[in-house]
This record gives sequence, C-alpha cells and structure tokens, in this order.
Amino acid sequence: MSQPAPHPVKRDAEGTRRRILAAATDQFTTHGLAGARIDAIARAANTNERMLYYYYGSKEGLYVAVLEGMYVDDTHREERLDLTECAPSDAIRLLAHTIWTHVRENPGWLCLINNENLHEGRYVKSSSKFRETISPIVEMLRTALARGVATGEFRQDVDALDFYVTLAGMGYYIVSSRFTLDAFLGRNYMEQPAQESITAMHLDMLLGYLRLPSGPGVAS
Amino acid sequence: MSQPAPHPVKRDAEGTRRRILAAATDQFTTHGLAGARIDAIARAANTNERMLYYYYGSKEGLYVAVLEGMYVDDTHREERLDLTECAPSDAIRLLAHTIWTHVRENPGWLCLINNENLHEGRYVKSSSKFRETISPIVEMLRTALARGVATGEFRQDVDALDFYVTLAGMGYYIVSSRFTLDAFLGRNYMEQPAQESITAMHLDMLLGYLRLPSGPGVAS
Amino acid sequence: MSQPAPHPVKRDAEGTRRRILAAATDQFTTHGLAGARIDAIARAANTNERMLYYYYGSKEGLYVAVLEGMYVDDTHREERLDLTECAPSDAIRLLAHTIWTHVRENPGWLCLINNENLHEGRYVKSSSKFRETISPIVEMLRTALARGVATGEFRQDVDALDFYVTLAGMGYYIVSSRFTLDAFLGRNYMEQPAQESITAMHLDMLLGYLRLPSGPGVAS
Amino acid sequence: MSQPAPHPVKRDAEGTRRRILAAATDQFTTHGLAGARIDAIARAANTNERMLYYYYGSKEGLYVAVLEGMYVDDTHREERLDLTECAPSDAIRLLAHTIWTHVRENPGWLCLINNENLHEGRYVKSSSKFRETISPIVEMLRTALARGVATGEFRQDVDALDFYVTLAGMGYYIVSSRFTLDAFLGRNYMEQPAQESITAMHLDMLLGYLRLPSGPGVAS
DNA sequence: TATGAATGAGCATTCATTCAT
DNA sequence: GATGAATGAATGCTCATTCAT
Repeated sequence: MSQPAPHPVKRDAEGTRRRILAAATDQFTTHGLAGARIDAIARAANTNERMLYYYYGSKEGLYVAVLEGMYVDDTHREERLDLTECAPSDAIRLLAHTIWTHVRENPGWLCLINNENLHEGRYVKSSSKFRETISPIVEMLRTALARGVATGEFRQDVDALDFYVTLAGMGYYIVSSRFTLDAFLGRNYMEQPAQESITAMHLDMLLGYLRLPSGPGVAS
Repeated sequence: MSQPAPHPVKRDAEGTRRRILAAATDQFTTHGLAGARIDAIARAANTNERMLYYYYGSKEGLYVAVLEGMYVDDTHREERLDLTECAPSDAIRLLAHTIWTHVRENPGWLCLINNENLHEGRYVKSSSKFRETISPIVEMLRTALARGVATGEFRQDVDALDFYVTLAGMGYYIVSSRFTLDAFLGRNYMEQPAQESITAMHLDMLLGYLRLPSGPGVAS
Repeated sequence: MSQPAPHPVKRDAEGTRRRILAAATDQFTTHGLAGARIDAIARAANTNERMLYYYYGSKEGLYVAVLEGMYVDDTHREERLDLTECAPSDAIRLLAHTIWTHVRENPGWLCLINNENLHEGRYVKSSSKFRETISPIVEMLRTALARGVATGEFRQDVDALDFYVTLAGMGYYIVSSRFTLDAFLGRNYMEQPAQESITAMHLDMLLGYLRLPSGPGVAS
Repeated sequence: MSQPAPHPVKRDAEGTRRRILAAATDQFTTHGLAGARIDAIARAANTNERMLYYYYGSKEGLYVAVLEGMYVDDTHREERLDLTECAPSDAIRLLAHTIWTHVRENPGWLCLINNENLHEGRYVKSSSKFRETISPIVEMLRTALARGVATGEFRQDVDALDFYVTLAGMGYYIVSSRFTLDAFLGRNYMEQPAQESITAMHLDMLLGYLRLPSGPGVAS
C-alpha cells in the first residue's frame, strides 16, 4: 500500500505543465492576451507563478504554447474526418457540420484567432509549428468537390480554398459575434431555432452554388 | 480688448473632447480594451491624462464613447444608402458592396466588435444608445427582398435577418481573420485578386440562393 | 496666517525631486547600482516608488542623475579653488589637500566611480553632461606647474595629466580600499596617525619629483 | 565487468567544484556580488544550480571561496618573487613591475577588492583564511629598503607599509578607474604610451623619494 | 554525486486614477 | 477648462534557495 502524497499534486512535471497550459488556455480565451493575468493562471493551475516561467519562459511563450495546442488539436480532429464514404453533397454537409459544430462548441478558439488578428498574426508567425502542415481539410474538400464534378453534380470552376473560407466564415461569424448580433439585431444564434434556421440557409447557399452552371453566370 | 490667452491653442473644450475620442478610437482598435493605455491616448490626443477623466470619467467610459461613436457613424452611413432606385438583384449587389467595402476599409471597427464579444457584449449592453434604433439596413434589405418576390425574381421564404447576417459575415470573416488566413492557408484576402475572386463567389451564392425555388429544396 | 498643510511634504515638486535624488545618492553609494533597492530609495525619500519613475524614468535614469549630480558638485567645488595666490609648491600642497580631504570625507563618491568602472563606464558615456567640460582642475595644475618652472623651482617635463592622476590616485586608494587594507595589512588609513604619515610621504614624493632635474633621471 | 556510467563525463566531484569556482570568479568580477546571478554561474560551470549549494552552501559562501582563491593565488605568486638577487633600487623596480603588471593583467581582481570595500570588508573579515598570514611581500620590501639604507642609497625613515601602499595604489588607480579616467580626462591608461609614461613618473617618484635626505625635508 | 521540480519573497516597473491648484 | 503632482495596487518577471528522487 503506497503512502498518500503529503501534498496532492507534487513533483508531477508533465501534470504541472498540462495544468498550466489548460489554465492558460482558459484565461487567454476569456480575457485575451493583454487581459489575461499570470497570477490567475497560476492559481487556476494549482501551482505558483514561477513554474509558469520555468516551463514556458514568458507570458507570450505560454500564449504561443496555447496557440500551438489549439492548432494541434484542430489538426488531429480534422484528420479523423472521413469524407470518402458518402456522396459528394453529403460530404459537403458533413464537412460543414463538423466545422460549425466545433466552432459552436469552442467559442474560445475564436477569441484566440481574433486576438491573433488583433496582433496581426505576430505570434502565429513567430512559431515554426504553424508553417509545417498545410491544412489537410482543404485537400479533403478539394477531393469531395472533384468527386462531385466527376458525377456531374457540381460545377467545375469552384476554388476549393475560397469555398472553404466561405464555409468556415459562415460558422465563425455567428459564433464570434454572437453577443453583438444579439444586442444589435435581437437574435441569439447560440439558441437552437435561430441557429438551425441560418444553418439551413448556409447549406442551401453552399450546395446551391455548387450546383449552379459554371462561369460568372447568374450573379452578373 | 481681449486679453491674450496664456496658452495659444488651448481652452478648446470641444476640440480636446474630439481629439481624445479620435486618439482613443485609434488605440482601442489597435490594442483592444485591455491593451490600450491611458497615457498613450492622452499623448496622442495632445492633452494630459487628467482631461480624459474630466470628459469621459474612466477608461471604460471612454471605451463606450468610442463604441457609440462607431455606431453613430455606421447608422449615418447606412441611412445614406438608397436601394430603391435599382432592380432587386442590383439592390442586393449594392448592399453587399457597401457593407463589404466599409468593412475592408475599416478593419479597426472589427476589432472593437471582437472586443465587445470577448466581453460578452457587456459595454454594448451598458449603453442605452445601442438599444434606440433597430438597424435600418435590415429594413432596406427586407424591402428589396419583397420587391424581388413581387417581381418573381426571388424566392418567398427568405429570412431577411439571417440573410443580412450571412452577407455581413462573408465580408467580416475575410477581413477580421485576414492575418491568420494568410498564415494558415497562404492567401491574403486584402489583396485585389483573392478578394475579387471570393467576392464573386459570395455574390453568386447570395443571389443564387435568392433565385432558388422556395422550401427546404436543394439542400436536403 | 497660512493654514498648515494637512500632510508634511505634499505637492512640492522640486522638494520631492531633491529628496529622491538625495536618497538615491545614499543608496547607490552604499549598495551600488545592482544592490540598491527602489523601494528603499522611495521610503528614504518619504515618497512612493511611482514618483521615482515620474521624475527619473527608471532606476538607471536615477543612477545617471546621481552621477551627474556628483559631477556638478565636483565641478563647482573645484571652480572655487584658487591656486594663484600662493607659491608653486604651496599650490601643489593646497591642491592635494583639497582633493584628498574631499575624497576622505566623501567615500561614497568613490563607490560610484568604482561602480561606473565595474560597468566599463557605460553610464558616464551615456550622458552628455560628462562630455561638456574638461576638468578645470587640470588646467589649474598646469598653470601652477608652469609657474614653478618659471621660478626654476620645478622640472620642465612634467605631464600635468599624469601628475594629476598620480596625486588623485594616492588619495583614492587609501580611502577606496580602506577596509581591505585594514584587513590585509592591519593599518586603518581613516585614522589620524596613519593618514597623516602616508600623506606626508605622498607630498614628499610629489614635490620631490617636481624638484628633480628633468629627464628620465634617477629612475633609470 | 564495470557497468557503463549512465552519464559519460559526470561524477567528477573535484572537476565540478573547480568549474563552479572558475565560473563564479568570472561572474563576481564582472558583475559584483549583487549583480552576479546564480543561474548564470551554474550554466557557465556546465552544472546545475543545486550543485552550487551542495559545494558552497550559499551565494555568499561561494563569493567568499572566490575571494579566498584570489588570496591564495596572490600569496603563491608573491612568494615566488625574489628581490635578493638585485641591487636595492632594482629590487624596488622589480617589485613595482611585478605588482603593476599583475594588476593590469587581472583587472577583475580589483573589482573583487572594490566590492569588498563596498561591503566594508565584511566577507574578508568573515573568513579565517585572510588573517593567517601577513602579506610576505611587505617583508620583502622591508628587507630591500634596509639593504638600500645599508648601502647609503636610501633614506632611513621610510615606513615600509606606507611605501608599499603607495606603490600598490599607483598601479591600482589607473587600472581600477581606467574607464572613468578615459571618460573624464580623455586618457586611456590601458594603452601602451599612456601607461609607460605614467609608470616612469611613478618610478621616478618612488625612487626619488627613497634617495631624498631623511626627515620631513623638502615637503615642508 | 547529481538533478529536475518546486517555491515564496522580492524585483523593477506600469496601471488607472485622484488630488490640489 | 486645464494641468502637474501624487498614489496604491497590480503586473510580469527574477531571485536565491530547498525539496524529492
């Protein structure tokens, strides 16, 4: 029978590291880089401020680690997505559903992204991790679009990157701006009905666009 | 005979007020609420920190004033927009162009909105100004959509608010996230070609959607 | 009858400035730049730490101000010295006595100089004040030496700067190293007898040297 | 069969001790006691901070060890000096040359001495090592002076200790204050010409003084 | 002997804000 | 209306040191 530790969480390097990162993720997503407080992170991580510097060097170093953690999580999650099993239009629906659900369930992620853009992408650029892989999800989308073109379902001239950005932006905006949209327009997109209604519109738009005949077509 | 002022261009109450507000707008949009510094605002406004408290009471009071100023500007600008002169689909194009251009030319505006959402809309809710008017632009859109329905051009079941949010989000996302999109996907939507290409896609989607037959239709 | 101030030393800008400088001089001379503590200076100056930054910008800024103050004091004191009234050899004696007495009575001055040399003269070089005037005392010495040459009392080939440095160094060393000399050699040069004895030796050396026939002479 | 060491060149107690001392000597001489950093010493010694405490107990303990090491080195070096082989005046010249060269080539030594005096000799006094031997060099000087008196070359009333302090101070000052002298007077005594010139003056003074007739003599 | 993990007190500095004129 | 002086509570960070293995 092992003796109980005199203190609950001592000398657990990896655990301390992880708890700091988790606490930092929480603080940075809720207060931003400038608004987050070192002592609040340390307290939430059940450690002291010094350990934060021991493991991450500086507030900005910790922020970058949080950013990298998010990116790694995203990449892992995206890699688990399999669009090859379903029909092209269902692949688009599945892709959209996956992205939008994730965004909706992790609004803090958007705060980090917004913070990064507030700082003109400085920290994203400062880390080599972000340059390593080009998002695999765009490749999946490209494949799904090609399959739709092959079956004659989709138009031929769709730019996969623009399409992805548009799709992502649809999910992004209603979550990122949920409070101001509610305040200015009186509609809360985090609630079921509003969210389902606009999501249906978005899917209609995306799939309707893919089924349009190629070329500048109707928009002109 | 008037006595010469002890200080040359001083004692200009309204000017000082305005210069503080302009400087604050600049600082809050580039650094956020937490990141902006009182003394930097005072220095940029060519006055001293004390005046800032004299006129706006607190940092947060000044921040709300900046927010209100933005809102007033937006409302004025939107009221000058006239969609009645052109065909329904052109009205949609004009509306989109107006909104998207404004967003692209005022990215700082987005930072304020993002900051507001970071704070869960606290300051927007704290000011009575924002509750006074429901955005007139949604009404304009509603009218344009009705005209399109009347001519048989547009489907009947379009929710104007959702449509507006979707349209706005399209312009918002590529500007608000311009740095991370560039870093992660390698495309800079502030440059002409990328921007024109995705804008064409967005217009295709919006107008294509409006021309679809009513009902759950194609998306199912 | 003026009302007594509710607090002893309030709103006295120049006084606060001066008290901070005095306290800083004391702390820097007794603890060095690295060893001095901001809060100790503020407490000794009967103000708060913030004022220190208000007036001097940083710890280093305050340190430079202390250095400059010392330099200004020295220059003023040296300017009051008049060597023209007495015979050449008495002028040397007066000069030596003035310098040595000042050093003995202001050992803290030496700590500042030592600290500066520890930092390779970084702060002295960073301030423009020190470059403005070449020490007037060397000029006085040069004149006294010339007068001695004219009367035939002194040799002709004496380098005034080297002579000044030698004279200054004599006083400097026994004060600057007073504690280690006491510990290692068992003689305390801050006490009267030891000090008078070595001072007499120094004067003998200096004047003896001046009276030597010119040239490499006896030393070779 | 001996098991391979888990760490290749580790478990070298004496080596670690020595590397720590060397690194500490470097750091204390360049930054002073207050300015030196434990972690910088550990890093430079290629070990970790804990070992420093293991061997030397505390920062101050390590500082005292550095001081003692210097003292031991000095004593060894001085003991190797032999003044008996040459004429009295040459003995003085040799002694001066030895001391001055050593000081010039080890300016860090002076920083330690200055630091000790800044602390009023606290650490020198705290260690028993420094009390053990009275500097043998003063004895050598005393002998050389006596030999000069015997030959009629030197005056009779020279205090050996004062003479030694004066000689040492001449070399000390131009090295210890080299940066401020350069900044204030524009002469760099670490460069050959300036150094040779003042050294000749110093020798002239010292030997000239020894050859003066005894008594208060010329200085009065 | 050696070392990574942990710590609390202290560090210089900055913050938004108020006082007194 | 305008301003320089003043302040206390943080803030991010570093320090020398000790713990546990």
